Amino acid sequence: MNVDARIKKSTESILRAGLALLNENKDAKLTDVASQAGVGRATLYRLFKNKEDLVTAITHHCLDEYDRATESIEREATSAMHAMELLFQYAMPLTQEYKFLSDLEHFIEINPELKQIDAEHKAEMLELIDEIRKEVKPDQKLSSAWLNHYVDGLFYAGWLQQTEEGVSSQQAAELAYFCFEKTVSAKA
Amino acid sequence: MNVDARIKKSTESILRAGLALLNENKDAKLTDVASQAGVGRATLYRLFKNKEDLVTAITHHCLDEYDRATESIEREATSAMHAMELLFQYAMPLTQEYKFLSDLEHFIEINPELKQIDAEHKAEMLELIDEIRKEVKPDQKLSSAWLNHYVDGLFYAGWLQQTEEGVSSQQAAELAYFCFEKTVSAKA
DNA sequence: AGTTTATGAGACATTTGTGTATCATATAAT
DNA sequence: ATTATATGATACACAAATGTCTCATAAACT
Repeated sequence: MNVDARIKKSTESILRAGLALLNENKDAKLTDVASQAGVGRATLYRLFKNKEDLVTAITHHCLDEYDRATESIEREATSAMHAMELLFQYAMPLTQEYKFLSDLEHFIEINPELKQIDAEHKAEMLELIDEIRKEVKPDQKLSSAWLNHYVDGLFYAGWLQQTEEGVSSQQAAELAYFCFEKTVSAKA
Repeated sequence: MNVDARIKKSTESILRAGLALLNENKDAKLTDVASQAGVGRATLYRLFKNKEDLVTAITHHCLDEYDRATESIEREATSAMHAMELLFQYAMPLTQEYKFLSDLEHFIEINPELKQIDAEHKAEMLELIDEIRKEVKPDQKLSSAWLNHYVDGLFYAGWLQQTEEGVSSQQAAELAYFCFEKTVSAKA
């Protein structure tokens, strides 16, 4: 595909600005998105049919980033626990994307294509968690469903730690994994 | 104060509907809130000056509920860890309120009155966490700030567990505390 | 260098939500 | 039962955001 450099640049600016603004305030106006992106409002409407279209594109962008960030895990990981450690490490930098996606869960459910990608991510996560349960035999109270949500909670905590304490995503990931490991560990 | 029964009923319906709708979708329209509350749009405008006024009222409502739910903890708790256990137990049912407040952090910062109440809650939480750190001597990696966010993450996980797995708030609270206890516990 | 094409600016119509006012009706207060 | 008042429905003015269109200009492609 040979796409004009201007289009590429504008599109990326708009997606970035949209991600940032819509994260702060879900009813941000497209006027604001355009000006924050440094492009004219007309350009935004040329590249995206309407607001819903823009939101869909941003969502796609976020899901893609997640894929890119985590694709190497399966290759690199030496155990299920190690895979989880890498997951925290690789996905923790994507705080903006994470927040955007979790706020739009309802929107994602509606769009069949997005829903499927999301479902795949969830399935992979559950698979990983099941492997971990076999590997380290955590307390039986800790069901797969709960551990799934617990991991989400740790990402949420990591996001807060980054935004409110100014901590690096690397450090946040280490803290999150430390807690996970301690919780799931069979001893005591 | 002797308030007409109709006003009381309408007000409560509107607050409930507003909490539910604005949680789903922050740019829900007052038309939707009114119809969901089963009142005319005009009534909503009689009881609340405008949208901001409504949001402020809902926020107040949420903060009040939190206070009511947690006021007895200081009296009942036999230790700092016990206080945390009770906190999960008493606050976990307030998932809607919790979500509403955390989504509106930015809004709360703007309003001096709300900001102060919120600041008190945060101070109490940090105090509790400091007591816990003295009491159980967790790993030094676990700073007060991190534990603070970690608790938020556990509430978030508990909220997911309730909404997505249909688990009771009681059970969610137990899971959250179980993880907290395990993480913070000094033993290996 | 010449051609193509994306762009910004602005005008414009349309839509949508906000907030106010009125009035007959229903419901609570006494 | 009588009075007072909160209500729903409706109409309306107003503001703000959406989405479309045009045109001169600037930038990318060849």
